[in-house]
Amino acid sequence: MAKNTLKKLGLKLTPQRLAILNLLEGNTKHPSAEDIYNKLKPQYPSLSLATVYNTLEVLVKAGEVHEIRIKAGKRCFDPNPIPHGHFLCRICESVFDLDIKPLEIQTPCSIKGYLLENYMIYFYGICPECQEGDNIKDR
Amino acid sequence: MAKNTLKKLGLKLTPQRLAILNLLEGNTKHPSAEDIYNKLKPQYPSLSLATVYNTLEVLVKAGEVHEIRIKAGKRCFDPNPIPHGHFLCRICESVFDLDIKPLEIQTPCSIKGYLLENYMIYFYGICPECQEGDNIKDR
DNA sequence: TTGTTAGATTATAATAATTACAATCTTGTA
DNA sequence: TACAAGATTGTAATTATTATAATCTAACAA
Repeated sequence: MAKNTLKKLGLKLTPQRLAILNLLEGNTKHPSAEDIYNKLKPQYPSLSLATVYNTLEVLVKAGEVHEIRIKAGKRCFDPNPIPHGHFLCRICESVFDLDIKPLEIQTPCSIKGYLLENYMIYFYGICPECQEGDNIKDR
Repeated sequence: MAKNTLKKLGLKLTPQRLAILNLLEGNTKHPSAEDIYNKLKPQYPSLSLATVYNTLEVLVKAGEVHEIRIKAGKRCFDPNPIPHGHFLCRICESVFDLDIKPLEIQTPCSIKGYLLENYMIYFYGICPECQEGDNIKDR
């Protein structure tokens, strides 16, 4: 629940933050900052893109939301706390969750000496829907 | 050899492209487009940043060079054709190669239905050097 | 309730990375 | 050597993001 998340982090409870958190909660679409801004702007006309960025920054720093760098020039955000991989379809440009378990990648031999704090696995290709009917032309 | 790479790809053999390819060959520093530009500019004063970007684009599309998206707003490039992982040190901001074998991640159960063309594994933390002497203050 | 204040929001400017463009130049080939 | 396709260049435009400073508001105490 968005309210509890903000309280837990010692942040002020503002309508903008609640709206952003509510939009993210359970969201598997991996929106960008601008996606979030555009979705919320109609309901919160005073909302600023800066606020979206600010809010995302604190949420990411607190580990409540993960930053996904699967696309070239644009970050997107994922509220799912369970470790998992991501798949970018090169046709529809959507990002999908893949439930890669951490154990499948645990402690690779060559990581000795490095203090591992986090990791990300990104997959690239074509999603099931875009494989139908040779949508590849849509590239 | 840079010359052969260009011929293989049907690209014209220009001094700029040769210089870029030679700089990349065996390079494990993961330079950005600007790094490459700055390195070559003294020797090739006419070199344009646009040419660096253009050349990198064709090399990446041809699969000769890999694009690494481990840092937030900046891409970097890796000529190593052998599949491997990357580690970003949050102190010194360097990117290191880690020889994660493909088999360690091969065909995860949940990838069924997705046409997998490529994948990337990014690790985050502190590199061996930066762990010495509590450099963590330098964050 | 009201007043206070730290912190949040806002609009806008600034920055950084990358891409687009059009003019000029060069490589590869006839 | 001449030509044409393709490459390079400088610059402008674009895109994503961060910085700034003025204004506003949530939280708390009186």
